[in-house]
Amino acid sequence: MRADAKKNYEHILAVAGTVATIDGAGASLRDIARRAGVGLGTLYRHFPTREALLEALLRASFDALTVKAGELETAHAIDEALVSWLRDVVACARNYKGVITAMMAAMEDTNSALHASCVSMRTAGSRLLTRAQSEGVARSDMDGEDLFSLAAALAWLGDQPSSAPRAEHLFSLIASAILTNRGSSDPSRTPGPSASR
Amino acid sequence: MRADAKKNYEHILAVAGTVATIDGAGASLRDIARRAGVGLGTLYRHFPTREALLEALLRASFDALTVKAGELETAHAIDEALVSWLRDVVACARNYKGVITAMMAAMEDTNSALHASCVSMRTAGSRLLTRAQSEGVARSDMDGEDLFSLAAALAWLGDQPSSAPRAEHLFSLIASAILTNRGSSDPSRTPGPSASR
DNA sequence: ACCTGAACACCGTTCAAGT
DNA sequence: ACCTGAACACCGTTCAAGT
Repeated sequence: MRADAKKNYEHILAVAGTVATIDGAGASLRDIARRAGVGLGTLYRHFPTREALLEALLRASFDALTVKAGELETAHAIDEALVSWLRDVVACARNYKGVITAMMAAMEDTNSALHASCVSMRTAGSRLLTRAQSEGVARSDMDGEDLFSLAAALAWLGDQPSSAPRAEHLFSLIASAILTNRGSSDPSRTPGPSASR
Repeated sequence: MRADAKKNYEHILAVAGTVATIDGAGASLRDIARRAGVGLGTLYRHFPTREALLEALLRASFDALTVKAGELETAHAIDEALVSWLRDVVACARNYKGVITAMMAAMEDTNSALHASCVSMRTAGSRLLTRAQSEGVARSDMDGEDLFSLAAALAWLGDQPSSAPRAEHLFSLIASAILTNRGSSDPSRTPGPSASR
């Protein structure tokens, strides 16, 4: 890439981040080009689709989440690891309002620039879930797709004015649906159905 | 209202229902007017905002849900009543793709034509939840706003291609987060923490 | 009273023309 | 190689002019 082109690329990306932080993932591309001081064609040359632009904006966060999932796989308390990762996914998706909808659409669209990132995130989460299930701390009747869907739902709720203030509480509600250890603080974390007797 | 105006009103509403069923709640108003064979101004005269049009399309369903909540309040099995009502709310919101987002926005916007309908639906649900809580079958750390938010999240998941096929399962996951009776089939439905011993 | 459609200010996307 | 911006086909919304 030529030096001037690279400079344009970086500058458009920076401006796009600023604008999308305010206007969300559906921000006007014309507006971004205008504020970046480039022609519309230049923006399209570097980012042929809106998804490509979003992917560039979020790549670093996506990678961090995938890496973190890998690290957490060997965590001592796998239930806490799972919840912590879920929280980070939700927080990441909330960087740009409405981006979670694009991510969900990308899951089914192999041509989307967001497809690979989203699928690998989901896969990383699946492994965490599987480990939690094998230790009996996560409910067994769900899979990685369900986990990602629940994270997406929470991110969406965080985008809605009427539920955003309660986002934390809604997170804990859904987290408790995923985790098996219903009792408050149970020192003996043993798998299997609850009843002892 | 003059007879010809009323005829226009009804016809626009019918066409809008058809178009919104296909294109969702964000369907082009121009397209609706075109297909209805009226001028754009006529559509705006009868429905000054998109929300007004959606409200007219959904009013009957909204009313039915509020009425049903009232009936269910005296139901024998209040837990089943709550879940049944929740299912109907989700199904209603799924009539038009994306309408749940408009409904969530309307909750905070007293000027929205959807505001009253949505608030009264939420209030009706709150009463069902409160009864379920007083019988110890619903978790006590949530309120009507949480309930509506969870219903909205489920409706949204139903709109997303990647989660729509699993909508039923996701519903049961979240329903089980709301209900207290975790054990499979427990004939003695008594409140309080699970462990017997 | 009610209806029409042009007008305005926006979009996303493409592509011939420039450097 | 890369950039520009006009052109095209769409929006939502308003409002003067018609019946």
